[in-house]
Amino acid sequence: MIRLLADPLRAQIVALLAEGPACTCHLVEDTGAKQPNISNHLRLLRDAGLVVSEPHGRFTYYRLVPEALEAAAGHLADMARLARARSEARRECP
Amino acid sequence: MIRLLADPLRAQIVALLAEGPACTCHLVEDTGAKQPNISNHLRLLRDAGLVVSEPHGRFTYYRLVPEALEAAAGHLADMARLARARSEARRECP
DNA sequence: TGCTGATATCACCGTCGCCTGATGTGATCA
DNA sequence: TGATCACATCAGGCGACGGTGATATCAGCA
Repeated sequence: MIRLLADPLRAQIVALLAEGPACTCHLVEDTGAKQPNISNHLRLLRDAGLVVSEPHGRFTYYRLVPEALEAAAGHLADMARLARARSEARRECP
Repeated sequence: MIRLLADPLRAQIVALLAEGPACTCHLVEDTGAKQPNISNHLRLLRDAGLVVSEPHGRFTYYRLVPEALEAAAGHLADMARLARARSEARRECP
């Protein structure tokens, strides 16, 4: 799921959605990317559960799912903690 | 920097290093990947400051930098917090 | 100092993912 | 109900990145 944040455009979309729910047209305007491109990225983000879509008439609003980001953050924090704890557990070469 | 964790092999290397410092031969053995491949990934991780290398004679030990992971985790957590706070700040379509 | 082993670097190739133009779908409005 | 708008989907081209074999570098050791 962190994999999805690798793409710069997708990361920008997530950052924009963090400021509040927005619809596709907002994201197209803010990023300068073409609409099909944004739609494709939103589809991937939705499939991964990072965002949810809320149809409002002709518009489709997208909302970030904080729990997904928190889960990823927790995973990284866990690894950091583990690395600190095992900092001196160097494996020996044969 | 999160971008680096997108690659599965690189993510595996980071996870292995979280269990304690290890040298290239350990990572080659544990991942099953070829040695030049591992070396390339380690180079990228080192350039990004995610790991540091500690030459020990013929061997080169790699150690995870917890601060780097914590910074990434903090970034994600910040966005999650922001998303919660702005959850109802929906932008209006023109 | 010549040899061996561990690691780094290089060049090349294949492939995967991103971007784009065209088109389809559904909802709103005249 | 036909037109228009917002959005989704599709198919194709293209570039970037990962994997691999060959080779270079360097440390330890006989």
